[in-house]
Amino acid sequence: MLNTEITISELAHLMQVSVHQIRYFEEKGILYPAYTADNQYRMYGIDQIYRLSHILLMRKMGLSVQAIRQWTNEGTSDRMEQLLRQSATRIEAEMARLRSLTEFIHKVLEEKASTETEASAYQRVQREVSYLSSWFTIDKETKLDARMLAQQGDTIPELFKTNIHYLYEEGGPIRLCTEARQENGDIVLPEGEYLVYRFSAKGEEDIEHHYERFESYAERHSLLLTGPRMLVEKSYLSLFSQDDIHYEWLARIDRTLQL
DNA sequence: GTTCTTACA
DNA sequence: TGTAAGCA
Repeated sequence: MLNTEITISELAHLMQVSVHQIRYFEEKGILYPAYTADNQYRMYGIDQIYRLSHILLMRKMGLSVQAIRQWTNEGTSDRMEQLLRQSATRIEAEMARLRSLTEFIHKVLEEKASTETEASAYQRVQREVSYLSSWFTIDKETKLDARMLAQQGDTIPELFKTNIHYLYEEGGPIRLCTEARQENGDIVLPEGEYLVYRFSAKGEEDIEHHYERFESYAERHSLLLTGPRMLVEKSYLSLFSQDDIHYEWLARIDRTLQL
């Protein structure tokens, strides 16, 4: 019987891969046809089918085409074991990355949901101790612009997932901070009860206006605020609207005045 | 009609 | 990795 071998498209169909990919494997030196016919067609036999199965399995398990070629040239079973372990480690790291990414998405969604269920924009909340990392300070009269951020030297790759805090310290300039873990934070927000006022605004005037409401709310409810007043830019709530920016005014409640 | 090579996004 | 052109 003539023609026990099959053409590239038959092999591709059989193995559920593209013709292109089979030629690619050849170019990379890991799969060659049984022979080339007179018309220059690549012809593949049973050995190539098994070989391609192995290649596809190794690719699925995360081995690069280059690693497959190198192992084919000079590979031991120990080496293959090592390659597979490395691959599993890489994949587990990727799973962890994806896990934390979905957790972050859920955190954003929860934050959105919680703002929508809150009856009042004002909340008294008990907070654990938390830490901020100073970024730089800015004069009260100066407006924040792109150049100032660029000139700070440090990059903030995770600017989008951290809430920027503007600390208004008594008499001093405004201090911009990012949320930090204890070890790299230089500002401690002590545990205690805080007054939180959520609002959204488009411009500076709005923010000041809301600050006045924040202070007058505290006064009306006989709350004595202490420590810096903090403006928190809720960066991921702002994801949900085109041109509003979501903020919180935040300050620690020292004590409640007796009437 | 199918495959081959080469080039390109 | 897919797509396309020009050939055999």
